[in-house]
Amino acid sequence: MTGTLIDFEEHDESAEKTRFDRAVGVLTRYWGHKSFRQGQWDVVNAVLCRRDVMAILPTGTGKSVCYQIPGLMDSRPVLVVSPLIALMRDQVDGLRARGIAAVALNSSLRPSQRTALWQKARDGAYRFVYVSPELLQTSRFSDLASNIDFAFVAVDEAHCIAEWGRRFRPAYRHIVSNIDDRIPRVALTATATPSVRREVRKVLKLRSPKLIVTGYDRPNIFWSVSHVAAFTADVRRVLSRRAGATIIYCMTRRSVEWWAEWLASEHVPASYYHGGMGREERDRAQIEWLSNRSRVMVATNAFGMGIDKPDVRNVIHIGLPANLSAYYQEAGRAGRDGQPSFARLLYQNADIIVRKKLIASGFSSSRSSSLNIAARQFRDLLRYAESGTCRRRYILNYFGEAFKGPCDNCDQCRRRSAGHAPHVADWHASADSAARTTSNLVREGILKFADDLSGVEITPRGRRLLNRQSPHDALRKLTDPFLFL
DNA sequence: CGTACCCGATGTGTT
Repeated sequence: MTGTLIDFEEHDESAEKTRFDRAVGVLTRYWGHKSFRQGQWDVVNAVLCRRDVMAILPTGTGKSVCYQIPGLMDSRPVLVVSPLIALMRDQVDGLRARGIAAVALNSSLRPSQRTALWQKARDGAYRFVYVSPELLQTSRFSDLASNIDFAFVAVDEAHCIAEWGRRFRPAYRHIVSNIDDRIPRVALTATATPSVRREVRKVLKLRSPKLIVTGYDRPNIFWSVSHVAAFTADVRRVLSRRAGATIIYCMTRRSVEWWAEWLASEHVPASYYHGGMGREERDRAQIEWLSNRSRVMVATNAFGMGIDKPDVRNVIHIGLPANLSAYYQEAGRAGRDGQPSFARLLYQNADIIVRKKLIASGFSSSRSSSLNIAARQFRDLLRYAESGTCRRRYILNYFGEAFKGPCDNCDQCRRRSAGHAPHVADWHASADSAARTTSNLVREGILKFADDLSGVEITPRGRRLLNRQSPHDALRKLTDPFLFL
């Protein structure tokens, strides 16, 4: 018996009713839910009709069940491509807890169990097989694939194709090269701009895919931006005025550690997390914060994927992320529970210089089209930061959603309703003056450009001039022309 | 700048 439950006509109403009833039955049996949430049935239905699918559903709305339910309704195993071992582990644990056979084939397997688990997978013992994109390119996987008739392939966190596929994890661009053309492909993600959708569709060679997009808006998040803030004072104020769990995103490992120390000196219980730390240390920090033993998590972008702490009240960015998608994903970790939450972006002129320098240097040896894209994407983030109108409107329009605003839940809308002028910065002017000032300071030996850091570093002489400042506050004082002159 | 996978080589401490 192969896939007998899914050979229905897509547009036959009574067939759809049958599909729906069976799918709800599976949902109830394994998950205990009586009905689907928004968007879920559309995805499940399209997968059952053996369509290629692109599903863009906000985190926390149950993306996984969208492929797990159709998988359970098919006798063949499902192949799931996932970016992180930790995510595979979460999914496999969740399935096993429901009595569903699942396995993650990756480098965390002990040599002793490795052979046995691969053999079992080859024998079709699992309904869900989780792998990394890198594994798809091994001969070991080819051997598995030639023995197994997969029901379909699910690509989880599919935005990674666009985000990581270019340089960081090229295997993301070759996912389908080792997978039979006849197998349907299902791409799932929480955040994808229209251009990311196009790229995912192209790379996965989706064939007239069914696109399912539910709303992007997170009405409970208050969006705010501060340009040329006094960083420590601003962070102190947010933490004292807005109680609850907080994430502070920094642009470098070094500044993560600086801010963690600063928080300790302020007697704020804080953990920190970045990719330079060992596994155990990272796990410990994560558990501390998840269990509310520490209030603040200071982290690089290493922290976040797969974290679904519902009661995060504040997400503060210190410095500018590379693009608005990254910013929205990170800031969107606030308020999963729907309670009022706060997303704040703090930046200064020097951050613009630093980011531009990184973009220019990072792509110097690569194709100029990549450089253009990275320039363009950063420009869009800056436009968000310096927009004089509703923040929510800018974000939603960026992700292709029509929204006119005002939302009355962002800093610009509040200024407007209070009768104040919008806060607008002219980044062309500020970036130019910061660039001039920066090069003067480099000449004077107060700053130097460093390749190993975020682009600009304060020299010992500069440090003596600015004792006990955060790297950001110091850099601002040094590079903001008005304060410096 | 910062994001991770994989796999084999080398080292440490146990029976």
